[in-house]
Amino acid sequence: MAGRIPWQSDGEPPACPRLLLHSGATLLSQTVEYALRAATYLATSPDEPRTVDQIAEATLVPVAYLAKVMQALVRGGIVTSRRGVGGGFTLVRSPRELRILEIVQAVDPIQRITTCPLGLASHGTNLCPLHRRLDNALAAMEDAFSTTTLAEVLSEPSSSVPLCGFPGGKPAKSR
Amino acid sequence: MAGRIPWQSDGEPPACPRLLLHSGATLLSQTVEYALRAATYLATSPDEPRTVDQIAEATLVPVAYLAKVMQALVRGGIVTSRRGVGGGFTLVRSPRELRILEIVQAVDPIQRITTCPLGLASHGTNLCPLHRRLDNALAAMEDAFSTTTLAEVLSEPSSSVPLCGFPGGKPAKSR
DNA sequence: GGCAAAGCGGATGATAACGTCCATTATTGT
DNA sequence: ACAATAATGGACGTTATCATCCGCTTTGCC
Repeated sequence: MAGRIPWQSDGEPPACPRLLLHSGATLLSQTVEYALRAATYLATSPDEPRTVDQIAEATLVPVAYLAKVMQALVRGGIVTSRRGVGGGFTLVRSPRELRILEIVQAVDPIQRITTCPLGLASHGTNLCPLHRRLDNALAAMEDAFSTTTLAEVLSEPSSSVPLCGFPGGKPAKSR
Repeated sequence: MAGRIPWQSDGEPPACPRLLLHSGATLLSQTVEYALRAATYLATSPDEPRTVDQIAEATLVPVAYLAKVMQALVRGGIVTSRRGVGGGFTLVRSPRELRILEIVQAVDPIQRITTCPLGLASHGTNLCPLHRRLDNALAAMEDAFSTTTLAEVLSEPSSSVPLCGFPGGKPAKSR
């Protein structure tokens, strides 16, 4: 009964095997997308572990690659893994305490610009105005991610966002 | 006398031929970095055109690749180009009217998430909570870039940021 | 017209990101 | 002990990004 994620109805699996998030820009890496989907899915069943196959099926992420991403999450201390029958991945902390920034940092860390990227030692701790602006933008991104927990993502607190349900009422019919 | 950019002293050229902005994360693409440096440099001499070689030398960007980036800026309507002797690139609009977001969009557009990346038609115009958060972060980034003009980058209005000068006094000695 | 300066465009190569495959190891159940 | 399950790690293949090179065209100057 667990395993209901916001972007998925528990009816039939939708028919989009492969997908492409950003056609032109690279702002959010594919890997981050995958990690966030996986974590969101795991948050729906914090108690029992989920296998890579289960996660992949639910999140529409290529299985083999997801395995790599999950290992990154393990190394990052986001999830624990258990092998063998009944094994799988489980979130280490409760979704309420897990900020999505932590997931991002585990798989593809946002590197703030602390030093001049041109390598000029003379700049010391001071950034050029340009790179200060860029770093500000990174900070805004960090902030947007650090102020949101997985639990908040799961059940949208503000009721104005209809949780990706079906406004009309009908789930996506496959014909 | 134009050609002074915030991160460079007009003394000797610093000895960092190649550089690497982000070792782990891909948030800002290299191409965007290059484009912003070039635009910042061009803003120091809005009147007369600058050649690729001049820009490359000043911004420490690989010449051959910079040529490609400049072409993207031309196509994006950010700069104009003139061939032949005395030719080069010039900003189309004044630095005061040029938001750095426009430069970003010209070379590597930030694509907002307007539709469910999983391709579920059922979601319609509503985003899942997760992707709504991600899009919010993108919006924050966009906003950070759209509220800054090139002119503001060039001469930092707030005097607290010392414009990448040398605090101690000495430029980077090469030994 | 001829020559040099400079951008333009296509072809090619290097490196990292993305993705797959398979053997190995750990765990559970019989 | 044996077999089935599931994560782990390494090798490999594919694709996009970053980067270089070279021939072509346009422009200005003599």
